[in-house]
Amino acid sequence: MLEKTYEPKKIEEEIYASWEEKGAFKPDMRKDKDAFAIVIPPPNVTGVLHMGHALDDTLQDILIRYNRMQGKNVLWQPGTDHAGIATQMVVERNLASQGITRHDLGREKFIETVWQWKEKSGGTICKQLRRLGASCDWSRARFTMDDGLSRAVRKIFVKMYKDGLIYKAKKLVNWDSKFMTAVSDLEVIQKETVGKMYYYKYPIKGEEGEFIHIATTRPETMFGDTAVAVSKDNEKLKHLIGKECIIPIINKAIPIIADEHADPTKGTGAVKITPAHDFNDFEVGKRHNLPLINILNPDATLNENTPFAGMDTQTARKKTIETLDSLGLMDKIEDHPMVIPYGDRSGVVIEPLMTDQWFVDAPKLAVEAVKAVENGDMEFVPKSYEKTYFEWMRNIQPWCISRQLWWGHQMPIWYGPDETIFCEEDEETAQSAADKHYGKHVELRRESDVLDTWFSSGLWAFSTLGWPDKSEYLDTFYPTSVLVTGFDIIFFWVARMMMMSMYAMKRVPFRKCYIHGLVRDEQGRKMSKSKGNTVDPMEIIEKYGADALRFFMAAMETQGRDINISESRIQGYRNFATKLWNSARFGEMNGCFLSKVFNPNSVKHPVNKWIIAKVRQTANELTQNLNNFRFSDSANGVYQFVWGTFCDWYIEMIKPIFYGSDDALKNETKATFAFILERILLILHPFMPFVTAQLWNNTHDDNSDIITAAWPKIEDVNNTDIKRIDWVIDFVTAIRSLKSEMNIPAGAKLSALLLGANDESLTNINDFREILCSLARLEKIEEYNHTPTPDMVQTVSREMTILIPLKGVVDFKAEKERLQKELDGLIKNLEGYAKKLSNPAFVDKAPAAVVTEERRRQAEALENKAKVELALKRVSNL
RNA sequence: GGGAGUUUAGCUCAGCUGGAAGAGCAUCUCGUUUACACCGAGAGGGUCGGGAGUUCGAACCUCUCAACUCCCACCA
Repeated sequence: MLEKTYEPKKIEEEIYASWEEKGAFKPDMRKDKDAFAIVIPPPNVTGVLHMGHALDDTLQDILIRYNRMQGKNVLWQPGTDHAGIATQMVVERNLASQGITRHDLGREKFIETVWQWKEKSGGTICKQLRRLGASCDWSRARFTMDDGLSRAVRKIFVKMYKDGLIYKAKKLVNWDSKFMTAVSDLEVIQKETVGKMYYYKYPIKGEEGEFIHIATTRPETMFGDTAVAVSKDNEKLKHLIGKECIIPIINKAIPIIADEHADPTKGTGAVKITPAHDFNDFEVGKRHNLPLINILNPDATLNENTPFAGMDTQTARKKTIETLDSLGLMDKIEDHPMVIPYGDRSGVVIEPLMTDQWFVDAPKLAVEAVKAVENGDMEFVPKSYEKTYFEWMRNIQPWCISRQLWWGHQMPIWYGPDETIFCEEDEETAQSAADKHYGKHVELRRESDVLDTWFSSGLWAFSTLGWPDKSEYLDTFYPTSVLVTGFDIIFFWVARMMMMSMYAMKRVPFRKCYIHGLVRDEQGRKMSKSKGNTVDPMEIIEKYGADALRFFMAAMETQGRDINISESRIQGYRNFATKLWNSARFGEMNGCFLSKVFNPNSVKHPVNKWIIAKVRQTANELTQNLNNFRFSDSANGVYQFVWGTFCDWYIEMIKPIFYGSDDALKNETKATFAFILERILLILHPFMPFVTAQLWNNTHDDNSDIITAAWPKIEDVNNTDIKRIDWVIDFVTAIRSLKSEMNIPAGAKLSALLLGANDESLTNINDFREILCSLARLEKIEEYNHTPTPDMVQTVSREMTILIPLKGVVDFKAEKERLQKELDGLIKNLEGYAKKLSNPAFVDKAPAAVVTEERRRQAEALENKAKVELALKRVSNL
């Protein structure tokens, strides 16, 4: 017996465990089936589940479960990411609380500590994904630093190096002074701030009292200046070109050069050029062969090339200004809105710094990655994201992949005594290559840098399937079917996967890429720990069940939009699960068991025919919607059917059958009910796996599992069956509405007279009139005039007029107002129809069906108008 | 500066190819022996951001104005 209320907590974990135990999430690897695969966007190994994961992984699980039920050979490949900087940061923070730095431990010991941390906290997010119901094949879980995946990384790296696609270069890079590592452009976020613009002057060499005026936001970098640039078109300043000016404080002469970078309309028209600390200046420096002077230490303090060595930039800035002021060289200081780069993880100001780094030739790799989207091998859903992708890919810069961190894939690079580079997959190979090169045994030094964490995630689609080894999984599931992820990592991940996969596999990593938005708080603000507005998915699951959270995510997911979390709505979907649960209880209490001999095409009763047609219609639409990634339409369609059609109408309509005495009909209805409920469980399962599984088990004693039960095929829908009962619903609604508006007690047993009813309609209504709208008696009449009493109310449903005698029950003043309102509405509609239909252009040009429909509506409204007018006249005479 | 998006009921949002404006929540009225109060029945509430255009017909297409959001680049 089912409990009265569905308690998700009691069953979810148990059901999940039983699935995992029997290996229900593993692909069956049958060759005769279509393959369907998704690789999970690997969460940080030490992370915890947030709402973004809940959305992302719910959508994936819906697709996975749906396709599994479609009878495909399905793999959802799970795993986690080592998340270089993020994880190192967490571990360093833990160490700091004990007063230890990573340098105290040394590299080896530190890495060991990170692995320990990973072992300790690494399982959390996978456990949480299980609570969500994610049907990943956990037996295949991978980690980006696994042996196999590490081998993939080294193999690709070496191949790319040897193909000239990875190179070392001394370049200006984004330098994070907290982690003391280079970071890629993507890891830098620009923040609007109101800073200061400092105006001061450099004396012109050899010309007493002559100055060139400079504007800068970073005066402390003046010690790295190697020129001042002026536009050759700058009438006021061009006479200075070719002269030299003196950097004050250090009294160093630098040239004044002509360069188009100096815009006469900006600042003072003269720009100080600091090639080693500014990306634009770097380019200017290259054009003019200017020396590069690095003035910063790796921790962003000034170095010995400045008079303020050891100071941080802020202090040095203050000191510089004070000194310039004391020399009488300051002009002014103004507030200046500007954009300052910060590290996305560290939160410190990013400094452009000259360092030796390793780069991937992204512009070259992008070519094939762009082509694959252009020719449709990979499609974005929604399609508009391909524009974003193209835009970025076509303007892509070399990708800085070296990180001066310890946690990550150490680069497979070895240096010989004379710094000759040996790039091989392992030390042994590198050693023998080196020995051969030098003609003797030499000591090699391994590159200490590790790779950007996205390098290994870029290989995820094939490395997890076994590459570089031969693998049945790789053959079967690559390219994967679809990637589901947020728009925020299109560049970080999707783009890199495309480039890496096109390079390594010559094929796309996935056929489609479904992009969803962010999960925001109730007011639409971004969730963040600092704002304190985060909602923990695990708490929601505890409170309302995983099914409710999942259904919420699906129902809210419309393409291209963010989702605002709404607890009341999640609660509503919990209620939905309970509603379904109780409908099953109703079936159970009335002995509705699945019948093996039941044939939905041979049921006789109109209501049973109707619900069968309706469930087919619902399933058909759902299949379409899921095929098109229309998640909200999918979820809402099922919701509407289960609650609005099955519970609100079908169950109410079959009650009189169950309470009646026609056993044949009873049996047919019981079997139909069981059939419909089973259909509901099937089509709802991808969204609400737990409650549907529980109810499935409750109604099946054959050891079958809903997870592999067959998804309903597309079937023809009998529209006549649908219309017949929809008609009854309209009738019932009209009566109910009338009674409610007239303040007639719901229990009042009324009788009604029907004008214009055909026999079939009458029969259909008679079956339900009592239970659905408390009509005790129905009488068919042919002529309006036959009605003997004038004190009755009237309503219209389709072609019928319904008259209900209400002597002494009804306030006829109210009735008159009601009728007048109805009449006004009809007149307004009629004006619209007349206007349209009298327009020859409409009649000529609109499709025939539209015109016919419009005529039908007009005729109907005209009839109704006559009826209402009559009623009104009658009431007025009272 | 370049690109994308949003503006529809009190709130949060659907509305796929142009063919009588929808949902959930909230509000109001009525209802509890008989699956479910995590319930049922009914109701109110919208010149679909403003303006112009295309069309027989526009929430939907075009132009324009306004407000907001995001991404990329850059600002001495």
